[in-house]
Amino acid sequence: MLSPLRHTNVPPHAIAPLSFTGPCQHHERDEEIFGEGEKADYIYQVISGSVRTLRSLRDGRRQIDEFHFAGDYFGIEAGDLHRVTAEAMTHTTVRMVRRGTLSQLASQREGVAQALYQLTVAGLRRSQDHVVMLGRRSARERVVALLADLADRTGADVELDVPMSRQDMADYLGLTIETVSRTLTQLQADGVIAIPSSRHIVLRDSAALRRLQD
Amino acid sequence: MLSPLRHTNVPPHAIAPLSFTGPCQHHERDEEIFGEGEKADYIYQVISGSVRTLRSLRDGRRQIDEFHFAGDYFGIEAGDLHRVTAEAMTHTTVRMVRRGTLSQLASQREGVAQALYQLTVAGLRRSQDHVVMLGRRSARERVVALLADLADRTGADVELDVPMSRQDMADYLGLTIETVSRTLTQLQADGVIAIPSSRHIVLRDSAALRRLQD
DNA sequence: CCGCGCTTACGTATCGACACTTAGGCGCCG
DNA sequence: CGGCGCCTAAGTGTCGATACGTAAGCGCGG
Repeated sequence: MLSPLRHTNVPPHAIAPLSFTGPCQHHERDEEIFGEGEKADYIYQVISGSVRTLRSLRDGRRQIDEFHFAGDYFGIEAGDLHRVTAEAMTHTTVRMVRRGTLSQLASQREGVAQALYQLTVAGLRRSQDHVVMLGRRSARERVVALLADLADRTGADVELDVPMSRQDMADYLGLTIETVSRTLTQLQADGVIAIPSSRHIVLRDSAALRRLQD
Repeated sequence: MLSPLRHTNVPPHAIAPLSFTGPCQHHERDEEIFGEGEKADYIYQVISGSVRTLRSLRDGRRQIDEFHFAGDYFGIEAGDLHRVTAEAMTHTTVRMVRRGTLSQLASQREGVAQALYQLTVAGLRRSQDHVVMLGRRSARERVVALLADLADRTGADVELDVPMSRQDMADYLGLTIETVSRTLTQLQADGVIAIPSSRHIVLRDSAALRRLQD
């Protein structure tokens, strides 16, 4: 019924109406791009690097909402405040488009409003998948789902470049860093994956991986 | 930073453009209104009763996506298939609007497209809150958040009419029925709530409830 | 009075917390 | 230029807490 993280992404080229130029910004690793509660004056597109959007509770618990890679848009809000914090996970370049410019365009060209809607809906779908994963899947299933999603989104076949830290994985999956680490080790012991280095994972038994996702 | 389930709902009267007539349907308790994967030909509004939308895994695990009460819209999809199953939780009356009719209207009246967008965004916000709850909150915090949300949405002050079964609560909160039951009992023992009957809960210490949510 | 939904009791499993070890990246200094 | 050592990230070992699973008992509503 459900394939956990395997939503069809809106590929960047499918939303051409948003592909106009805007000023670029560079961000270092762990630098904040915008914060929860700040005015949402721009929407962003990842040009290179990778971004996490997250929410934190007062006591420091963090929940990563989404990972954003090259081509992905983020920071799109309906209200005028950002509901998440965005941080660069690596050295990252983003393009910014002022919201005012965008809503002007939206009223002129039909396609722009359409594209914004599609992006919002894609986010909703991902969020709904995320809910199922966090609510009803085991630690092992979650880790496998993340690996599959990464492979899917980065277009990698079996050689995965993991762009985020173990902590980021944990905060996305609703687990602790130790559980993520142990689970990966166990998947390796079971011959399902290989971990030549911590940021490089090889999917060895994709049939087993698929089985672990249902 | 985050108040878990306390999103401002789009109140039904704020989306007047969708308030036109359509055929009504009645559904018995636990009756399916539409199923995951079916054609999404209509969108729905709850007239009376209450509805759950959910997704199930092959092995029977269920995750409830949202609860829908009088006035709420559900079944709005961007693609042409429903991504969730909708079931009546009690005897329920829903009004149906054909999507074709709707998109016609949307192209004529600006407000209709706008209203649909707002409904989608409200769903996204709720889903994002749900993610934080499932990823980073304890069983007790989740149960409290649900009670607070119910009070909020039904306009109840302290006397809560719980419209769903313990199983539904569990499937929404990513817990088991036993844990929900145990947690409620404990909250009662702590003097935070009273449970005169299983479908009727009294919020006795709203300050404590608020504290348990952060 | 019967039946279903809920509660409760008890044992178990999974995941988390804490502490420590290991590995890898990088700069410093010999 | 190479080796040493530090610093941070990741892995591991142990224990405990939280939530789960099974099963039995209760009670409300019909």
